[in-house]
Amino acid sequence: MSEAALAEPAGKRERTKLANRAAILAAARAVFAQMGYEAASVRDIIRRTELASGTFYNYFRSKEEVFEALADDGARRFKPLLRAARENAKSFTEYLKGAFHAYFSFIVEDNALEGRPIEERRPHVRVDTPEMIAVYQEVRQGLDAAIAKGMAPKVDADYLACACIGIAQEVGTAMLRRSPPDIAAAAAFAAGLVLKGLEGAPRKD
Amino acid sequence: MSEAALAEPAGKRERTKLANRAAILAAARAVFAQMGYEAASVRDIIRRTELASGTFYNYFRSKEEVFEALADDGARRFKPLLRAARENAKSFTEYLKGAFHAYFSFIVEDNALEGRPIEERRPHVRVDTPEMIAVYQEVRQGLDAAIAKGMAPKVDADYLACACIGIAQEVGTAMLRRSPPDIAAAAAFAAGLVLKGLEGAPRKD
DNA sequence: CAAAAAATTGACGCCACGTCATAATTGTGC
DNA sequence: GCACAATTATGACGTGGCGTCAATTTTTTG
Repeated sequence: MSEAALAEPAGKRERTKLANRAAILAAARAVFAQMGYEAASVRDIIRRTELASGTFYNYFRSKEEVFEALADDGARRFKPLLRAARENAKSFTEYLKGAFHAYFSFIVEDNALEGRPIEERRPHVRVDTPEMIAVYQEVRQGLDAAIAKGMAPKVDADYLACACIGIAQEVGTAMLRRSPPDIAAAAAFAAGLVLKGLEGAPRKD
Repeated sequence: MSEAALAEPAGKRERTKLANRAAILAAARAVFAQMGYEAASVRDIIRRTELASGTFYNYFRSKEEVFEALADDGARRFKPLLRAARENAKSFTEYLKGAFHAYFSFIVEDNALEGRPIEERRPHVRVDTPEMIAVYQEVRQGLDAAIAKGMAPKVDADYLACACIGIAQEVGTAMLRRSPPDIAAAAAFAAGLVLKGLEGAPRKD
C-alpha cells in the first residue's frame, strides 16, 4: 500500500509518542503563561490536549518535571548560541557582549506569549536540569579560557560565572519589564560592567 | 490576683494571637528546611503546631503567604543592616563592601538550620513583599546617592541595582555551597567586581 | 491474520484544600 | 462574681486534584 508514506522517523508508535510529548509541552507552556505556574495543575495541562489524564503520567511524573523539560529544552536551544558567541568572538570583549546579547534576545523570544507576568510563569524552585548545568559550564569554560589566555585577570572563576549568570538573570528580567525591551542597551550594560569589573575583582592566589 | 502579671503587651487575646502566628512561622521554617518548600503542605506545617487545621487559615491564606511572611521578616531584619552599612561608610568602596558583607553574613545565619539543600527551601520566584521591595529601594537609593555625589559614574541605576542583587544572590548561593563559607572573600569579590565594573558600564545620557 | 506488545483510557481510592457551623475562650457591662 | 457579647479555635465536610491500574484499544511482530 502506498497510502501514507511520509512523516519523519519511524513507526507510528514513535511518531505519536513524540507528538503526544510535544502536545503536552505546548499545552503546559500555554497554561503556565496564562494562569501562572503555581496555579496550574496537571489536569489543566492535560485538558488542553486530547489525551486522557492517565496518559500524562506515561510522559512525565509531575508538573515539575514538565517544567524541567521546558527549561531543559530552552537550555538546549540556548547552549549553541552561547557556544557560537564564544567561537565567533575575536576578543574577550566581543565574547561577553555577544553572550549577553544572545541571552537577552533569547529571553525576549521565549516570553513572547501573552499572559501572566513573567515572574509567575516560573516555578518556585530552582531547576538544575542537565542542560541548565551544561549552560553554566559553557559560561564557566568561556571565562576559564579567557583567563588562561591572559585576556582576563585570574579571579575566582566560579564566583565570576555565578555573578555573570546573576547579572544576566536580574538585568534580563528588568529589561523585560521595560517596553519595548532594548536588548542592545542591556547587553552593553552587562558586558561593560563585567568587563571592567574583572579588573577590580580580587586576584586568586 | 497577683498570680501572673507578666508577658508583654496586653490582653490574652493579643498574646495568643502573636504566639500562634509565631508558632506557625517557626513550624513553616522547619518544614521548608526539612522537606523542601515544594513538597511541604499546609497540613505538614500545621501538624507541627498544636493548632487545628482550620486555625491556620485565620492567620494565612496559603503556604505561599506563609513564605512571604518569612521573607518579609527576613527583609525587615536585613534592611537596617543595609542602611547602617550606608550610613557608616566613609566612601563608596566601603559602602559596597559593607553591604555585600552584611548580606552574606545574613544568609549564612538564615540558613543555619539543618535540612534539605538551600535551593529547595525557597521558591524561586521573586517574592515581592513590601519589605523586599523596600530592600531593593534601599539598594537603589544607596547607588543613586553615590552617583549624585559623583562617587560613581552616571549609569542606569535600575540595571545597576538589579545587577548588584543578582550578584549577591548567585555569589551568595555559591558561597553557601562551599564549606566553610568565606564571607569576607565573597564580599571582596562582589564589591571589587561592582566597584570597578561601574567604570565600564555605559554612561547614561 | 492472529497473537504479543505497547500505549491509552477513565474510574477509583486517597489526601490536601479551604470553608463553616459549632464550641470554647476571652472581654465587657452590671 | 455573673451573664452576655465578641472573638477565636476546632475539626468534620464537600470539592477537586493526585497518581494508579485493570480494562481496552492500537500497533507491531511473526
